[in-house]
Parts: sequence; C-alpha cells; structure tokens
Amino acid sequence: MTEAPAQDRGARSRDAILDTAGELMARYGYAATSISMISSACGLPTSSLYWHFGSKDGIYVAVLQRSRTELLAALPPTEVPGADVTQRLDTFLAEVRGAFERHPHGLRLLLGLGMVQQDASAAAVAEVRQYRDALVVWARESVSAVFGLRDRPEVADELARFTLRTASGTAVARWFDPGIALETGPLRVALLALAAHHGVPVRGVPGEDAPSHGLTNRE
Amino acid sequence: MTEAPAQDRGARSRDAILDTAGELMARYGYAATSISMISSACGLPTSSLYWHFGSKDGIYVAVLQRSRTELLAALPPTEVPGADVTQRLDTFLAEVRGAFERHPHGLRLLLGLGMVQQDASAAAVAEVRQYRDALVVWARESVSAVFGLRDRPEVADELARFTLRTASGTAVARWFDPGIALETGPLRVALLALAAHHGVPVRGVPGEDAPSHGLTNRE
DNA sequence: GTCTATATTGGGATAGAC
DNA sequence: GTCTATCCCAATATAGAC
Repeated sequence: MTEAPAQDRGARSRDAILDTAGELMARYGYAATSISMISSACGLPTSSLYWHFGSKDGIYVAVLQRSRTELLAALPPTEVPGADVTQRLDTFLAEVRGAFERHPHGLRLLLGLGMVQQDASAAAVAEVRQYRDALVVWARESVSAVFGLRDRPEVADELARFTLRTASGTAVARWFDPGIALETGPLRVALLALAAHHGVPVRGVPGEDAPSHGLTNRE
Repeated sequence: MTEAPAQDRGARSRDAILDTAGELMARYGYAATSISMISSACGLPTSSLYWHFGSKDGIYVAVLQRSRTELLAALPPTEVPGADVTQRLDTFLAEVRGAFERHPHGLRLLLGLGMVQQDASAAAVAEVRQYRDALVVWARESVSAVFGLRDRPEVADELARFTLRTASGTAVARWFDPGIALETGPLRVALLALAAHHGVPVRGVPGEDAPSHGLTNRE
C-alpha cells in the first residue's frame, strides 16, 4: 500500500500538481501564482513540476485543458428533456446551477488567466479561447434546445450570451463574496421574457407569474 | 511654453503615471504589470514612480481611487428624471451604456486587480471593496428611483444585482472581444419582466412588446 | 520520477547627484 | 522632482545525483 502500484506514481503526482496549481491560479491569477508556491503547496520540488510540464506556461495550459474537459462533462447535455418550454428550462437551469456550484474554478480560471496576453505563449492563449468557445457553443445549443430555436439562431445567440453574461458576472461577484450562488430565479424570468419578447411561443406566458418549482433561489 | 507653469510639473507627471499604470493594469492585471513596464511606457524613471507613490501598491491604490471617482462622476445620478417607469428606465440604461463605453477601465480594474489578496496591502484590498460597494449602492439607488422601490428594498436589491452581474459579465466578455458593448436591449426586457414578476406596477406590461426607442441594441 | 543545489534573469525598491 | 546607478531578492528554469 505504501508501495505505489507500479508506475502510477508519476500520474498521481501529475494530478496533484494540477490540483494545487488550479486552486492557486483560480484564486490569485496566473501571474501572481509562482512555481515555488505550487511546489510548496503540493509538496513536490520545482524540478518535478518542470519534469512534468516543462514550464509555468505548460502547467497553465494543462490546468485549463483539464478544467475545460471536466466542466464540459459536468454541464447538462444540449438535448434537454421535458415536454414544454418551462419544464425544459427548469431542468436546464437546475443543472447549470449545480455545475456552477460543483465546479467553481472553471470561470475563475478564465477570468484570472484570461488576463494573460503578455507573458502567455500562443498555446496558452489558444487554450483560453478554446475554453471560451466551448462554453459559447454549449450555451447556444442548450438554449436552442430548451426554447426550440433551430430556425431562430439570432434569438438563440442572444439568450445564450445573456445566460453566459449572468454566469460570468456571478463568478466575478463571487470573488468578493465566496458564498454567492448563480441566481437561477431571476435568470429564469429574464430568459422567458426575452423569448416572449422575440415572439417565441412559451406556455407560461409572462404576466401570469411563473410557477415556482422551488427554483426561485432568493436568499 | 516649454517652461512648465511653475510647480505643475509634478502634478502632470503624477497624472501621466496614473494614466499609463491604469492602462497597463487594466490590460494585464496587477501582478503582471511591473514597475519597469510602467516606467518605460510613461517615460519616467522608476525612482519618480516611487517618489510619487511610495510603492507598487501605492500606485495601485491611487489608480483605483481615481478610477472610482471618475466612474462614479460619469454614472447617471440616482435621481432619474422621467414621467413613467419605461421612460426613466430608458434614460437610465442609455446613460449606463454611455458610461460603460467611455470608462472601459473601471470594471476591468476591479476584475484584474480584484485577484490580489496575496501581495496587496490592506489598503489595496480596502480600496477594491470600497470601489465595489460604491457601485452596488449606486445601482441599488438607481433602480430604486427608476422603478419606485423605496418600500420594496429586496426587489431593488435583486434588480441592482442583476444589472451589475450583466455589466460585469459584459466586461469579462470584452476581454475576448474588445468591441463588445453593454446590451441594454435585453437588459431592458429582463428588468421590466423582473419588476412585473414581483408585482411592481409597470406601464408597458410585458406581453405587449416594449416600444423600441432605438435602444434595442442588437448587432 | 524525484531530490538538492544552483545558474540567471527580472522584479521591487533605494541612494544620492543634480 | 527627476535622473543614474545599484542593492537585494524572488522567480523561472536547469544540472546532475539518486
């Protein structure tokens, strides 16, 4: 048991490095996170970090890649089940809220590391953009499925942007107040109103209040 | 004319330092912006920076202070003129959009510098929070005036948070796409729907589409 | 794959002439 | 108030034993 299962040692160290690096970079940002911080936080010498990832930049790219993979896997599938719009919307929002809760690092990484431009390599910048793009595509397809917008791509775009802006803004607010959760209640009302505003058929038309499915999420 | 007007030299240098420091810190964040970067960008030696501000931290605090003052001065007053809700809302959103456009650094600074915690002094952290708090108070009072919510503070809180989340999220999106503007059109629809959802009397009740005042702001 | 030790650059900050 | 020159240290990165 103390004898590590053969060559797993390397993989476990790799994961440990990524864990602590992700944690620190999400908290302090890329530039403010030093190799020695990571090293002392995870217990491995700096040379091990370099052996595994080659450079600080390499660590950053690897952290982003893993975060992207995990977050996308945690996000609800773009084919949302449900009979009508409000049902699908509630399912969708509940899952988004859950993913946002369980993976607080994703957006933080994009925020803190997004400010790179200068010292980051081309690979790093590319990975940041890919992360962002993946979220945009996911959001567009999801709202498209929820509201049935296959033939109204501009509307799907607008709703997706709106959802992502809210999520990003909440991630920012979280810096000041770590306890803050994604407020799906107001977002729900807003998305339904926006859809209706564009003439998208919605059963629970605004005017009559939306039924509270226990999703109102006010403190 | 080449002879500087007496003792103004110092003040002009001070402003120049704050200008370039603000620019750089908004772009790269606090940690990634070095003294030498600022020095060579504004043409003054590092010793001048230290003479004026004492430390990198001092520069940061001064930048934040000035940005806060300027942004708050540029934001619309919390007493919004207008006969009915939609009129006041349109005025309000137009001014917010304008301020957001003309002062792109404010939120960027809060984002990039917000990630400080570790190397920033207590004064710096305090200034960040004061900046944030000032924006929160302004937003709350503004929406309160727009929607007439003096007796519904929780509703004013929710609308204010929602507005700020959207603005923050847009500031984040701007990192990837510098051209992006605050989308007041969807925000307008959302705020009206949220108000109506809470039973706040609104003349242009949702269901009948809101009149486009040329504010729809879709690309 | 992991360790100790180290090379080397660039960072923040200061001294002191002008 | 501004300049040149410099100190000190932390940061990235590498060498080579184990």
